[in-house]
Amino acid sequence: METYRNRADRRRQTEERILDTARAMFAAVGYERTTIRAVATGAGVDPALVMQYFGSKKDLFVAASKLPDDWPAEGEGPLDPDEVTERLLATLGLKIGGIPESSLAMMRSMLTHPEAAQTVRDSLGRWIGAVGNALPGEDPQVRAALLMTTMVGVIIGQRLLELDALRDVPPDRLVALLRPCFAALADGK
Amino acid sequence: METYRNRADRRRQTEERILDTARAMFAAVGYERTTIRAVATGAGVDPALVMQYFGSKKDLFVAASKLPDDWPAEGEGPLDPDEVTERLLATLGLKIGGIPESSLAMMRSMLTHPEAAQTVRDSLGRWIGAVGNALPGEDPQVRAALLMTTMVGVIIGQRLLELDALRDVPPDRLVALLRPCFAALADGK
DNA sequence: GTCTATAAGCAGATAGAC
DNA sequence: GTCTATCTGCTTATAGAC
Repeated sequence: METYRNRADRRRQTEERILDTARAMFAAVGYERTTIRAVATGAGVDPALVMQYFGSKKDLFVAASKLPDDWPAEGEGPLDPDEVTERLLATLGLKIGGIPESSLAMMRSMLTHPEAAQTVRDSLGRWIGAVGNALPGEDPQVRAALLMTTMVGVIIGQRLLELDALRDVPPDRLVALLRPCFAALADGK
Repeated sequence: METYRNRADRRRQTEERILDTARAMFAAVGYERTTIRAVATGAGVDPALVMQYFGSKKDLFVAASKLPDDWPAEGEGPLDPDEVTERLLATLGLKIGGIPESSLAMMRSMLTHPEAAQTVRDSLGRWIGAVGNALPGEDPQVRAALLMTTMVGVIIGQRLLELDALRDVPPDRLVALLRPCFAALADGK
């Protein structure tokens, strides 16, 4: 029984090490350029073991890539635009410094891997619905969509393209600069 | 000579047809998932002909993908922030309806194809430099970068992810909604 | 349970027939 | 000049030895 527990633990540790490596590689080079072989080598295991544990490359991607939870839909009524702004900025501020690698993995492949694209589309759709539902004024859905695409653009620029101009800019500073911009979209002029 | 001209014309037409097909496929599914074979089939020619004309898949991508020209740097002095805003919005307004497929091809692959990433980084870097140079106030480069990532985000949302909320929204409307947002970033509060 | 060996398929690229 | 045939390499995935 002692033995069994140790083996189970070992297996869980190995599985976690494989997942970590996969996340890092999917985040770094995307779905297509990540190979089972490279993940296995990186994790120090046999390629067949990866298949044994996760079944297929697609399933490994599903296990390794994940988007953050949806907008917390507590109340349904229209919120204060300022509150919407602050919530989105807080989300972005947290994310931009420490986005989980699983999210970067998903975003890295969202333009070229159809299933990642669909996952991102669905998730953004829910965010847009919830945020738009909380906005006053005209075309709330469109303005919510623009808020979300702005966030996506910033994350892409800083974390995926790693633009020089956004390197070494503290998240707080970015949030401060974006605040009036978000406010303008949120209160619908 | 008549014959020669006809052959040269034919060849140019064939080359253009291959390029059109390649652009469409690169824009639709990205670099990795586009195959020489599929391009050839789509253009109604032999795969070997594509290699004959363009040398390699990389070279075909280079020939088919292109970003728009840089920001027109006429004067160097700080411009009116409103003017910067209007120029960027005009660029986006034109683009969003009719972005050249060659640009979409480049953007589709910018997160997963290293050379596309570098091309986009370089181009955005030049835009950021020029726009930042034209902005007054604090951290002009950072604000310029945020303006550019916002544009990138919107294009991705509407043309590459094809978000429902942005479908069928006229470019004019998007530009109008983004104007105060851009203005806030451009005049630095 | 883990790994060796290999299957099966598809890619880009090339050599040479016509 | 154009296409057939093939080479070489790489991938995911599997079957079976240990």
